[in-house]
Amino acid sequence: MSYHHGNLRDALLRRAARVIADHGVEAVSLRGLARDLGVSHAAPQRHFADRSTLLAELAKEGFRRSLDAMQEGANEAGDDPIARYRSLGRAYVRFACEDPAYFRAINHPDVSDLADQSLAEVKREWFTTLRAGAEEAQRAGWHPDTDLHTLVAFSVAAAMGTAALFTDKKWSDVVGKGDPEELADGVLDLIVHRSRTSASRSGTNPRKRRKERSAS
Amino acid sequence: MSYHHGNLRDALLRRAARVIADHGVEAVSLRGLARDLGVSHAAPQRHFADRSTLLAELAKEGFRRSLDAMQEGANEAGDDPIARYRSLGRAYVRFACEDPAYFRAINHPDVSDLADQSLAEVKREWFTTLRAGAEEAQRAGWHPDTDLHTLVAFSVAAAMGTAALFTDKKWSDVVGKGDPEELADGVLDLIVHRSRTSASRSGTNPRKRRKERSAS
DNA sequence: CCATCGATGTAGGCATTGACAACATGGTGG
DNA sequence: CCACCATGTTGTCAATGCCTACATCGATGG
Repeated sequence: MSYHHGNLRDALLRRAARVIADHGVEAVSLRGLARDLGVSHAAPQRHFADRSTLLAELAKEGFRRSLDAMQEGANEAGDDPIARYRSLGRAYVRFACEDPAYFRAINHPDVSDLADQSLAEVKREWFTTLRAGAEEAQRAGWHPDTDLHTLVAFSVAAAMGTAALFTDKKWSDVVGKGDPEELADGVLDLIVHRSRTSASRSGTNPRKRRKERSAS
Repeated sequence: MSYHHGNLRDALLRRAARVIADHGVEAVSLRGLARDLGVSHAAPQRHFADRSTLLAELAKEGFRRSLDAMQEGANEAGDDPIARYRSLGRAYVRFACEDPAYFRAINHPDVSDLADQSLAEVKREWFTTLRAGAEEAQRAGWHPDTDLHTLVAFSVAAAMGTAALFTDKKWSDVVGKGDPEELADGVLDLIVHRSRTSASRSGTNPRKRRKERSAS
């Protein structure tokens, strides 16, 4: 072993991802990673100012990976904007399940984009892509009567919630013992589906009902 | 000040809830709570074996409170099962927003129902209530062609995701600057709505589409 | 060729925290 | 009245985050 590790930064990130996937974000400690990699306890600080910075880097990677997966997913789905959007969401859930570490890093409270310029940037790009997909899906008939803002919030909430369902042992009894793929497909069908494109008839559409409520 | 505090256990729980609401779960430390309450650093251990046990107790309270809120919400909505289910979900989101501490405790990775019998119990009761609401809504025409299992998973994912959206600063840019109440109502309308009760026509319903996908 | 300097790793230290053990206090019931 | 026991205190230890001073190595330029 040479005095210098050679690629400690990447080694730390990959090791941290492994620890998070196996034992959760809470199990990540700079000293622990250093031990695992056979370097001194303070070596990680040459690469990451503190623990949050390391996690933030993983979150950045997570946004980039999921963004790629989402775009690829949309493109695999062809031309129909609604099918594309559904496939984009499905790709996000798949990303979260295949690499729980990155999903957990993104959603961990210790990781704040307020403290990291580049994290905020990639997050914005991620968000922009999602919004564009939602907008096109809406133009193709997905909830044409709902605010885009509301549709985006719903999409983020549903996708994040679904991913959390599958990546958190806490919810394993909700997921049950069936095939997770099939369940995820079913849930995605409930999130993104063709709704009332033609003949959006009768008095029970969302706008009308919202007005009734706000009057009460 | 007497030697004995008198009601340290409750005081710890309430103080912890306050800290979580203000600074997040990570900011809770047994020693910190002890300092805040003017007792010695080890006093909390007479009431909670460790940090996770205290958080688990808050999670239990959270399940009970949200369960009450959900049942009350359903009852306020009258007799229509779909309106009841929507109101139940709305009450959950409202609970999470009004008392972020309990919602965060429930969802924190340190808190596991595997280690706490009574937590598992109240969680099961919570889950049973949700399932019953979903089942009745389905019988009243909410996604009649979808597995109940899938509907429940979707409900949990969407409700949890929506609540996370509103309780996490991380997502404040998704929520935006508008009225949160209105946005929450809009999102809830997208989750629980009257769908295809009569004339569920044409070849793009979820079941058909799922079969097409699994064939590919 | 080698002196210098910057990047990277090391050693040590300090404060905080969780967890444990031994002891103190005081209310309560036999 | 006293013994018990729930509750609180004090002291301790290991792990961790983070800081500072120092060591090593490689690249760069004179």
